[in-house]
Amino acid sequence: MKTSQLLIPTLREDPGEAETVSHRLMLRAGLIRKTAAGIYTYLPLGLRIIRKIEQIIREEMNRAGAQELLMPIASPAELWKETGRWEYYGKELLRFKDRHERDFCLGPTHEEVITDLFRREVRSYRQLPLNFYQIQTKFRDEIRPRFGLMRGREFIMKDAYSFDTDDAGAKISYQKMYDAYTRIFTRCGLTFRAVEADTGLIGGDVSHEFMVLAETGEATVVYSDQGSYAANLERAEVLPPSHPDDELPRPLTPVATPQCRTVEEVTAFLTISSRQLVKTLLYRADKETVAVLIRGDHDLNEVKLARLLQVTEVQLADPDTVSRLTNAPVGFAGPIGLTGVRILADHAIHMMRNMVVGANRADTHYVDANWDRDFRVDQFADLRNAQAGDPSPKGPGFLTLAKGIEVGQVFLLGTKYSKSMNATILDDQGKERLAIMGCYGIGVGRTAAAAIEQNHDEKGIIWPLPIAPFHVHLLPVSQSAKTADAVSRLYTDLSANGFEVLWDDRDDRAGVKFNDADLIGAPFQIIIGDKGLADGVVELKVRRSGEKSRVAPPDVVTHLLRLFGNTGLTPPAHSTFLA
RNA sequence: CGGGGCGUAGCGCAGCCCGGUAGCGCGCCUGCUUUGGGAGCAGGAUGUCGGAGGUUCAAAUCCUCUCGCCCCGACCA
Repeated sequence: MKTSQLLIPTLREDPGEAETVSHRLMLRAGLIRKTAAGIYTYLPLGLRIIRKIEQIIREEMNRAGAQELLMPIASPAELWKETGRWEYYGKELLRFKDRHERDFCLGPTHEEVITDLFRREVRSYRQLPLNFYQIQTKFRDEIRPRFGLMRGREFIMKDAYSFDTDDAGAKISYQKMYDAYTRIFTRCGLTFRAVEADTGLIGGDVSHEFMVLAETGEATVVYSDQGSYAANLERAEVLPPSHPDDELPRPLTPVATPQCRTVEEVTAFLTISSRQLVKTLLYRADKETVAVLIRGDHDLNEVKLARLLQVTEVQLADPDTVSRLTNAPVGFAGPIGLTGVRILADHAIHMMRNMVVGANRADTHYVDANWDRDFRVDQFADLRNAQAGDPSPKGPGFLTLAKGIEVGQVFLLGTKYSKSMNATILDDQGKERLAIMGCYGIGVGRTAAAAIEQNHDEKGIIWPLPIAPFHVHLLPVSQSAKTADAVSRLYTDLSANGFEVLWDDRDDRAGVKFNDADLIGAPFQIIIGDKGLADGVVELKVRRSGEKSRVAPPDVVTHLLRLFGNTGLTPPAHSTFLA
């Protein structure tokens, strides 16, 4: 395709609105333009990338036995009221009324719609297992859209839903999707990890997230440096410490700590390590307020706390509540003499001796507090975030932390939706059973963004071959008839051999073309000019390495095929996991 | 929703504090020259200064309201 027939509005300067690499490069390379906050138009080049990713997804979903369908983007409130998510989903669900004043929403996900279809159309266990998927635009009215396609409000997602007769079958369906996802992201040329995940608003029992490892990722993943354990930080288990401190208990002593509220202030003032300090955090969980004890150098994990308390969300108590319960300003809460609330403590507290805690009195802390002697703990639990160096909770090794971009997530839902929507089938005994479901999502635009985060340099994007908008970028750099003729022949030759070719036919200087080509990031560039043609060659440049070779025009196709991996247009293999 | 910031030409920005003819770079158009890593010279076009109201002889500039956008946080696939 000729550049003159394609709108590719590249930008020489960085747009002010973009912060991350992928957002900046998508705008600069002319892939997307913003229409409203978190809402983008895909320009021709950007759409080609999206389509490439979609195609890989389709092939792998079909291979895994899933069937494609397409659900509506608008869905009626009744379905959402059946599962309770009309209320539960909150403001993220964009609602509107039709002309008859009936309530609708734009689909943020489609469990309700597919379960409704399933219960109407499927009767017998003989029809199972089933797995339906679609690639479709979703809308979630995000609190804060950011980073371009990384977190948009409107975004393209592949979502799939499996239905099985029993748990064993559902596990197989889940595993098939897990394997399909592994193939998909491998084929997209991404370095990723599948990690154990929390289930959030979707619900369910088991879940993995597929994380593309990148500095700009919004999620934190932990993984064992030796074993296979990997999890989202929200989820990562922390083993209780095995050895108690060997100090002997000393007598409890109050000390003045004027104006020392934070861990930093208190430890600096008392010249102690943050490991000796215990933070007492007061949390609201539905109607209850609880106190949570966490060692000074640890961070509370709110997801774990919410799960322990069996509530959907927890939040720090407001200052008024804190001072009412502790009789002290925020910063001096402690477990000693604290009444009226349950006291929960992280496992680490169990082993501590002679800790420093707030005294529930302004400007005062206690030193040498011991929980079994000086205060009560109602329950010990795993309540903190894992830290680098913690032992892996499963298998060998120690934990490492990394940032990741969540490009996909798979859930084993169980009967969460089939139950509330009464989606049943008859089993081989003629008995009604609830379908066992799973659901599986991939953010298509986010996958493209993640690919850029992992594949770029200071000049621009370096597309992995399988998702590149074009394989080859032809760059004529002379104006002569000779060059024009050579380019035209090459274009025909390459196209006839199945290569997707972008031909820069603009009347621009070589430098402009080189820079745009590097920015757009086709894996291969062919530079055609009088200088080379005088020697009977063109230059073939590999975008990633910058390596150039001089090739006679009739040999270009063969040469490229060899670079593609000797197997026609099958892209070369990419590594899956980080070492 | 809380905190911070920004809306001036297609893009990136200056001008605003201290009111008085709206600017710079890039891009765009025309011509000539140039042509292998973002060309040179000459000429040219382009703005309801986000919107509404107010103060003033006079508002991009001061005041009020409003809309949009970005960043941090809370939240989230």
